Amino acid sequence: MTLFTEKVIEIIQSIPRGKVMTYGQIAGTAGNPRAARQVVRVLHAMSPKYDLPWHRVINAKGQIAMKSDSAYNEQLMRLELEGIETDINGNIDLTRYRWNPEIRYEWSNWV
DNA sequence: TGGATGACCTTAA
DNA sequence: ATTAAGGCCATCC
Repeated sequence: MTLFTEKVIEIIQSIPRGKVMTYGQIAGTAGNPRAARQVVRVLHAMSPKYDLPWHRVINAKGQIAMKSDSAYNEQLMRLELEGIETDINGNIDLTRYRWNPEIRYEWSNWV
């Protein structure tokens, strides 16, 4: 377990209900803006172990990035249960649902 | 065009 | 065999 992973896990767990974060945002908050892929990795491989709200993590386009349709629909459903509005294509209004964590390690690329 | 983004794949312990 | 860390470039806007 490395520091990045711990940070990523911590950040993901800090996402409140009804809010979402993007991969790049999490990676940047964790201190490595280039490690977006690793966020993906952590999500995919460690979510069940660390009880991470993986469904609150989406890509920067405001969409669910799931590969499989079944998991996609599941995530979509969970997001709706949390009160996050999604359109027919699964687009989420990041402007309203993006979560800004208090803990910013380094980040200078968000609006 | 250029820049940001990424739900993987591979290697190490 | 399983679990965790790390990466660099193709893709989309």
